[in-house]
Amino acid sequence: MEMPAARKRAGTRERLLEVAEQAVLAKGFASTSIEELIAAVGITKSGFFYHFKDKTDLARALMLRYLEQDREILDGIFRRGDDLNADPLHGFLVGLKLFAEMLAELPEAHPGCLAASFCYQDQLFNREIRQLNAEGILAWRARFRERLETIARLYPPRGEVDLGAMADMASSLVEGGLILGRVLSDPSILPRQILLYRDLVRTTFTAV
Amino acid sequence: MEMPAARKRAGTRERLLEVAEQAVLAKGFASTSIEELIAAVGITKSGFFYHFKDKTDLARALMLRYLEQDREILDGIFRRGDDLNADPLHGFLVGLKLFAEMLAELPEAHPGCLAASFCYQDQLFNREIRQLNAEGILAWRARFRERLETIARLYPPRGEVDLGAMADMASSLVEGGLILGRVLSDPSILPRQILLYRDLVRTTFTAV
DNA sequence: TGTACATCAGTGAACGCGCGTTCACTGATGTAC
DNA sequence: TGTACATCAGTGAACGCGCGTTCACTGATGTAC
Repeated sequence: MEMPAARKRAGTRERLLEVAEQAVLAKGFASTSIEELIAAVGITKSGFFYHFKDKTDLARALMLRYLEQDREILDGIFRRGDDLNADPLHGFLVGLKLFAEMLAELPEAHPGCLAASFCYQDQLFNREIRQLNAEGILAWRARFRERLETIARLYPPRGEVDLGAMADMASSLVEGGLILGRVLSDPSILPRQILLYRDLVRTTFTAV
Repeated sequence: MEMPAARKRAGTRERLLEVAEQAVLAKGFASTSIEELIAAVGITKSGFFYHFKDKTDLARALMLRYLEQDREILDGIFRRGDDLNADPLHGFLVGLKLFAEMLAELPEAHPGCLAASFCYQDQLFNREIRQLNAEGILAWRARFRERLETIARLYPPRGEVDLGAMADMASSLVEGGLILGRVLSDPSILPRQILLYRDLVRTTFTAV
């Protein structure tokens, strides 16, 4: 089962990032030592510094990777929701359902979010990294808000609704649900939070 | 403005905990050095080890202090809500309003939650501390759930409602709202999340 | 097709610094008789 | 009221270990001619 040298080499940087992300979510960035990463991946310390100029560079790469993956996965899910249903409200509701189902089937026992981990250690990072994190959150606010506004034009809600807060609520519930799920070791919490959000969206925009 | 020696001594342990909590919320537990705590408080390193047997002991004390303070503050708020209104639904709604108002007026620029910080570094801590954290979350689930069930008996909701998830949602939104507020440096996010939760509770239990 | 050079993906050894922890000791206050 | 002892809240010096970083070097692969 020896991997050919070329194949082995190819993904070293990516494997470092993967191992690092898991470690950071479990122990935090400061306690994630370069030593343990290279041990897991099977290179020497100098090999690490070939791929990353210093530890801050690793943090930046982790953040970028996280933003990209996150965006890709969620975009895929909500686009599928739209494809399955032309109506913006029902497309979004389908997307939320798919999202909850995906979360319920995650293989990881205690999934986490790098944005949350970094935000509770943000003094360790420079402005660039904190800025990337903020942009990631703002991007989701904008995407959800746009959906909600489109929906609100078709289904004007009774009374005033704070669509900005409602857009943020999706992110809030993901972050909060992840924390509760971790602390209580209960992976069912997050999907149920999403389904409750889905109910909120449905009843907000449809008369009963 | 010299403090008398007796007065100065009295609160050393408490001052260590206060400084430590702020540092932990900003940088994480591992990066919070004993050295910086004693510098802030004005004792020597050995003085620290008089108050705490080791760094783990500090973590335990922080967790206990956090649980106690949290419970005291929130219990006070929701009890005031009940006192202002005999009806359980409207008492809870008043309590949520008061809670949102308190959060909006917090002096701290970027408040955080120790439970969240610890959960994203939980491999640093032993079973006892993780257990304390879980018990804290479970206590809030139980308290909110009890309220919601009392309300549901008086105001039976249309359709099925996952009261467990709805109880957790309060904690989720606090945790999530804190994270968004920190990452975006916007202290208005969390109170608005709570007010949206309040709307959800109101419309869930009252016919429109 | 063979040779020269460049790039890629690392190795190996050494470094200094900060951190948590230990240990023997101490001055001020409290308590027993 | 005075003395003996105990406890409280620390001091000061030393320790070893792990960590991030640097530096000179290297073998395998790719490219130019």
